[in-house]
Amino acid sequence: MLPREFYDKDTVTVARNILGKRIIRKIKGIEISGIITETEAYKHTDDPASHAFGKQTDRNKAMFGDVGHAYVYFTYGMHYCFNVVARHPKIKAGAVLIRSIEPEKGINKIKKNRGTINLKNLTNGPAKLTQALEITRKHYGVDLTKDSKLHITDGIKHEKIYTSPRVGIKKATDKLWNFKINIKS
DNA sequence: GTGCAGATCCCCT
DNA sequence: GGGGATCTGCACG
Repeated sequence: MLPREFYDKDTVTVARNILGKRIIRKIKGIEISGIITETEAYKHTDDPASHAFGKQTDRNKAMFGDVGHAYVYFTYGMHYCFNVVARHPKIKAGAVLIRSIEPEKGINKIKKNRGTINLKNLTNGPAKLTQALEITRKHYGVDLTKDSKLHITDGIKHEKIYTSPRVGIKKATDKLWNFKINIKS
């Protein structure tokens, strides 16, 4: 399990550090796991693209809560996205969006959840991986540092981190807060 | 292979 | 009442 202190750093730093870590999801005795391969940082008053740019609301309150917990939101009428609350202690809000994972265990279950057998299309997008891992609003605020049905542990080593603008936003597109790795498979 | 419209609902203004 | 940190299928070439 990654300790609470792992998430107690600048949001961009955590977004980079969490690459290569492992998400573990347990559903009725079936274990699904995957390596985090793409993330984005969403901050606070210095980030107009962040849900926490304005004041705290019912929707974004998890981003103001304890680090190491999940922030799950619903968007476009049909999709959930999964974030991990992470920020420097002096900052009031922030989270890391998990955009993509590389499946390890439970691939059959993932295929069933996704309704496809195309390996490249299983978990390579923020809404795809929540569908694959059955992450929904019920997981809003869950503690990811505790062994449970959804948590994050240490993962694998990786090499170069690729940096890009964030995807799908219209504000603050000058910030290079999207991070990716390639893993050998 | 690329591009765009439609799906569909919750939360903020 | 409107827009959104998206995905998919279908049309076109």
